[in-house]
Amino acid sequence: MTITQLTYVLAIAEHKNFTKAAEKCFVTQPTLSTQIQKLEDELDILIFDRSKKPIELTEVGRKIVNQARNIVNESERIQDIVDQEKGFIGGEFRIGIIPTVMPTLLPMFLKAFIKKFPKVKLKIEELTTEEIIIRIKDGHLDAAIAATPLESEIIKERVLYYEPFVGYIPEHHRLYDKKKIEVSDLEIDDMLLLEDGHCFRDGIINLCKAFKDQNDDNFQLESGSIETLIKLSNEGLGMTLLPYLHTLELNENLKGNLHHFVEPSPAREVSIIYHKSELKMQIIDALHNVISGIIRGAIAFQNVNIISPIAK
Amino acid sequence: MTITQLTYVLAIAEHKNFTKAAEKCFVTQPTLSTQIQKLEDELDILIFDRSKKPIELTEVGRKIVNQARNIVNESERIQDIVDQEKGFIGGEFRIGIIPTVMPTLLPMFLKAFIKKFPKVKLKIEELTTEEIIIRIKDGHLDAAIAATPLESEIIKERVLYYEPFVGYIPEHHRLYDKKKIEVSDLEIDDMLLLEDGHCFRDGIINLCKAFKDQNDDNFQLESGSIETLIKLSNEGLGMTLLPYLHTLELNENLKGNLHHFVEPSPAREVSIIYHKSELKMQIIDALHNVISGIIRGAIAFQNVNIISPIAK
DNA sequence: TAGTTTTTATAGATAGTTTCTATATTTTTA
DNA sequence: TAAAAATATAGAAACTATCTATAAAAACTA
Repeated sequence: MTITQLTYVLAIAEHKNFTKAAEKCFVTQPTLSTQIQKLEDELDILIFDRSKKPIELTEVGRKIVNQARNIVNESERIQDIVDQEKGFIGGEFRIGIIPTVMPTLLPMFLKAFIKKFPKVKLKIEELTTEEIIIRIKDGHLDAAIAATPLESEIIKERVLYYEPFVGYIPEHHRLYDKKKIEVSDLEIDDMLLLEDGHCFRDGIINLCKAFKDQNDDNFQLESGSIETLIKLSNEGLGMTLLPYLHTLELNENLKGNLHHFVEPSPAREVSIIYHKSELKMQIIDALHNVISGIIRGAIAFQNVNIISPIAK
Repeated sequence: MTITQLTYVLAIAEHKNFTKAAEKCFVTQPTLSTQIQKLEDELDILIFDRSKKPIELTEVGRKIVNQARNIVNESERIQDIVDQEKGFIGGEFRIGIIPTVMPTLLPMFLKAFIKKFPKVKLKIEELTTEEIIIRIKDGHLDAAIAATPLESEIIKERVLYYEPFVGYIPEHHRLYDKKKIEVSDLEIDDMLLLEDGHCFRDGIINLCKAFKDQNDDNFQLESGSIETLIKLSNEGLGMTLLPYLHTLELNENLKGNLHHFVEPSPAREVSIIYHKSELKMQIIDALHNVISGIIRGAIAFQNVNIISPIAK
């Protein structure tokens, strides 16, 4: 049994196809075929059920795959230990970012990061919190940026910044003339929200519910992007809440519609999150330092009131 | 990097000597030399400091050894998974037994077990409950026999038998003339106990406390073995409690000092305990069957009242 | 259902790796 | 300083992983 064989097992288990798995492993398909056979011979047990199409794992196969994932992950940590020792910051690093953070945060830190750490090959994906959690747990993501706290035992969090919510209130809205708004002013029924699956939506629902127990029936209107939300709001369809960093990019004429909360402003906690095994920790440290350094200049609120991103 | 190389690293780290490590690995010394060099080349870091005699680990080397131990252990579990699937009963099996169970239980089942399962190489160690828990958690023990319940999330328990406590009361003791004793008769201050760390001691303390809230100041006398306890008791230093199986081996003339409890007799629960991952479950099953089969003939109490083995 | 495509297995060649024996070099001990 | 012990190096032999080429099997497709 070799670590290489175990990575082959993992690749086949994932793709359920020898040919595709071979590609991912940068070897030919017969190599996989023979190596898997060798391993199955050595253990004297079938890992894959080749009678099923697409190929399936046998019952033992499933257990072996779980253990193999362990072993392969743990063995990758050896290189990690060495990298850490050498202070080497490089290699591929897969990071997920939630949709309401991606467009504002990414442009702020990406250039600075790749300049400071040119050897890191960042693979960035926009994903919902739910998808992020799955992918961190199964090792497909090295880290992610998401609203926290998530209360997961397997995932660790390191706060990057607190981002206040800002009211975006169109003309003729009942709150338009109020300079500073309060949480108690909010009515979930005249609030435009993102589609289901966005934690920013859940955060706002929590916020409204925290103040008064409103029914969570169907909401007026929902949208997939904050840009659309602003446009819908301009059409007079209701007010909305924006994350603070988004408000910095608004046209000057729209900025007039922004109404900050009286402090302590409700805010979301944005963190870099990662598997508790702390793989590639030196890159996570690097990201944390670059991002929180850049944000320190952009957000300067003293008093915030953190809203949970988890639907309740 | 291969698993083989990592096992070489572990062997050298353990023996601090290439030649001896080579023997343990059943290869020649040059094999180790070259393989270690290859690994060090690949990682581009020194694992061993060869300038020191005997050889020492470098700082990174220590970290790598820890991780290597992880990987090697985890990879050995693959074979365990396969064995479990096949119902194969064999291989090395490390079992811990608490001191107050070891001398009576082991002779009863060991011969029968090795006759029935000759391919299992049992490695038996006498350990306290505390040590057992540590070693089951870190994988150094496959199972153990201990007093339960332990209330650990990581450790599973399977009851083997309930073993009543029996009073051992020397002549001239205030209870000597009472045929059957009761829990309410017990006074912790005239009771001889085992040393700290023995759960049998904790069980008895719980028993006495359960009835009346006595102070847990220093006790009269303490001993490391039940044999000594009996001798101390014969000297008139107080009564003591014995686990039932111990009473079967007493000299005929000492058996007169035994006083059973009125039913339901206080008893301890003795279980086979193991990691929740249920590795080598087939051997655990085998042990459970052999032991509980043998005990069924030896203990035949109906009503017992189980005492917790955990110090409170 | 025959032909085509897709997928996995097998065979044989080749390059690469692990291990061995023999021996050199270095370090420690007497 | 000689002898012993420990580690490193060199070269050969055995073994292994991988490749290309191709066969076999299964799954589509017309």
